[in-house]
Amino acid sequence: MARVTIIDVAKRAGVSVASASRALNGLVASAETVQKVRAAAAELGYAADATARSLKLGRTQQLAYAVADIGNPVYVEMMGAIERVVAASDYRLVISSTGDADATVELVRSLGRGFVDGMVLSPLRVTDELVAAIADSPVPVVVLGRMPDDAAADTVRADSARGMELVVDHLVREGRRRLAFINGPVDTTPGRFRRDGFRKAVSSDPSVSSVEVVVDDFTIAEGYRAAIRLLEGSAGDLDALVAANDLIGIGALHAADDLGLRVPEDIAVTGVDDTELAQVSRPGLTSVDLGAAERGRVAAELLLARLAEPDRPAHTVTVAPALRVRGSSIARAVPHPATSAAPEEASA
Amino acid sequence: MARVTIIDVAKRAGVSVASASRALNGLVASAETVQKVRAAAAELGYAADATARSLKLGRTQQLAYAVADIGNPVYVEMMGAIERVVAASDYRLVISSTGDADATVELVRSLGRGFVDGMVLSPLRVTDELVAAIADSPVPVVVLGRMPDDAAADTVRADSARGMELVVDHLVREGRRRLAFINGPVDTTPGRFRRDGFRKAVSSDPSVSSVEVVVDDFTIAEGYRAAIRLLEGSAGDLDALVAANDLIGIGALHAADDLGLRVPEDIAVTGVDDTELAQVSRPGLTSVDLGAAERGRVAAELLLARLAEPDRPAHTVTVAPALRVRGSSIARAVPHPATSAAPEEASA
DNA sequence: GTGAAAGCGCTAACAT
DNA sequence: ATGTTAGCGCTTTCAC
Repeated sequence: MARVTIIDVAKRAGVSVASASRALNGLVASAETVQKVRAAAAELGYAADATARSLKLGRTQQLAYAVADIGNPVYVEMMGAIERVVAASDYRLVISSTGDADATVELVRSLGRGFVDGMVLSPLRVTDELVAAIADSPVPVVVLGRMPDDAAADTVRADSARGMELVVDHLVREGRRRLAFINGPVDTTPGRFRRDGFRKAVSSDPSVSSVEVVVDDFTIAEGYRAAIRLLEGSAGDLDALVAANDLIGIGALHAADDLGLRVPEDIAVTGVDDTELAQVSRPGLTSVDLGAAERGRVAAELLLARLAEPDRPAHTVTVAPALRVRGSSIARAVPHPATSAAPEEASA
Repeated sequence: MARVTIIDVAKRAGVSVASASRALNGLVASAETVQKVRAAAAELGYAADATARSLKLGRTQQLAYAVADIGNPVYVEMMGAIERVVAASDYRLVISSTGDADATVELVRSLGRGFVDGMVLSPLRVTDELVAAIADSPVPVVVLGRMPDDAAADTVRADSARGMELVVDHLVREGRRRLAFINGPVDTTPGRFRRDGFRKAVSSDPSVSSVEVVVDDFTIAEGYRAAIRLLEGSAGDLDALVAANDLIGIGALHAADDLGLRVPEDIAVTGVDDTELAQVSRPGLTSVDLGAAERGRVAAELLLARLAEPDRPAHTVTVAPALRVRGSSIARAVPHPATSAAPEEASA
């Protein structure tokens, strides 16, 4: 059967298309008209065409979430949070993977095609071109990450510095004094800010000594290798491994295990991101929650707020980190998540 | 600045809008016209409006992926695979979370609004209403899961029966004879089919004895509790715990650990889904890969194929499972993933 | 090869 | 309260 349009409904109800439209959209119309139109629409199984509606109204009721690597647990968490906000607001969510920096700029430029009413963007790197493209965008873009101070864009960011401070302070409080920081590439946003945060944190306490190593990737395998080197080379010299993310932290945990070192008795290990992996490992991996879900939620809310009020001033929201202490960094036992009543994620 | 339309481009180039459109879309046009129009478009920063184009063309260049629980690792994997196919095909991907069964039916019905050209659907439950809604849909729907045999819909499914057979056969080959199956709710698709598969597999070997327990959820916490009960109640009676998914399997691993049982020496443990958790746990959790990514990829390909050829016969593709053997089920050591060169996922 | 004009389905003036 | 009509921006006959 051919698609049923509002013309069909109007005919069936014996009214004009204008009346049909008004009745359907709850505008001025007599009770009788509303009744007839509703009945006709129901009988015909009418549903207003989204495209035609968009063209007429000048908005798509769609929002985009653009991210380099969908599948990365941190971004997945953000996406889930964004999706919840978007779904509750009668918008649809379009997912775009951005690839490299050039592709990201290209994507932001393509916003001129008007396929969405706004975008939440998690850029890999913030280049001048990207900042310019965002400023030129005909639809609002909310950025998850760092933007130049003079960029008048809504921005949500994590507080990596405070996060690293939480980790270091915790370790120091637990009596650790000789820390090794295992970082990923420092030309990435997380690599740079976590390093700066770590340095600042350790420098504030003269009793703490530290070393830094940089690995090629934020992965378990890289974390494992780096930890092996560190622990073999300086057995007994270190009492804590501070990983720049949970994957590196898990690798470090495995390395200690393989070298016959007990965690946390012989060496403490910590991560960043507080992913499911940190909760599930044994011992549980102490980790800083940088608030990925919360950042996603806030970004989506900022986008909706701007859509509702285009001229409001730009907001920059910083989400506070929270330390999740688990067995990998403290001597005394901590209840294991699996034994508590806390619900964990289901799988199908 | 106001949005620039094709009319502006045409004026600037000194041609009609028809010529501008043809030039831009690579249809018949003189080299000179193409040249002038391209220049004008570039100068003005013109990008064709997606909505207007959709309305005229009758297609949105958008595809939807609908799933109950985004954030579930298995679905995330599928989504990633789908996204890759979709992005490579000049379509956009819209993500819809379906919620419960009624909401799923509602979503499929809303396809009549024409906001996407097709959908990949991972239904929680396949009700008669849902089957009917899919059949009535004006745009193609590819189903990830089971459909009635007479439903002429493109379908992609996992082979749970074969998967459970792989697990059981492996355990038997390793000398295990007393198996406990820890399953999630049996009114779910995975619960039902994994149970049936387990039963079939164990029944084929009279030397194997088995018990089944059903927990409320496919979670670590539930798996932990069930394993504690099983192992405490019948210490020494069991030599393998077969979990219906990795989360339950991880819970079982932790339970054995907390009871002072060695894995795999005292008890073997296996999972299903082959998630990252299985790769990362210690010992590594032997798991059946039901091919989530591959199923997603195939589903997206089927959708594109149907879009290209609407009248082709319906396809049903079954993706073969693969057993990933790790330390949790075999006595001899298996190289740990972290020590190999296999790249693991990065986090930001 | 090019231009004029119709029309995709809808909503919102505008007139009645 | 209702009907007529313009028009959102684009592509595509159709006539030249």
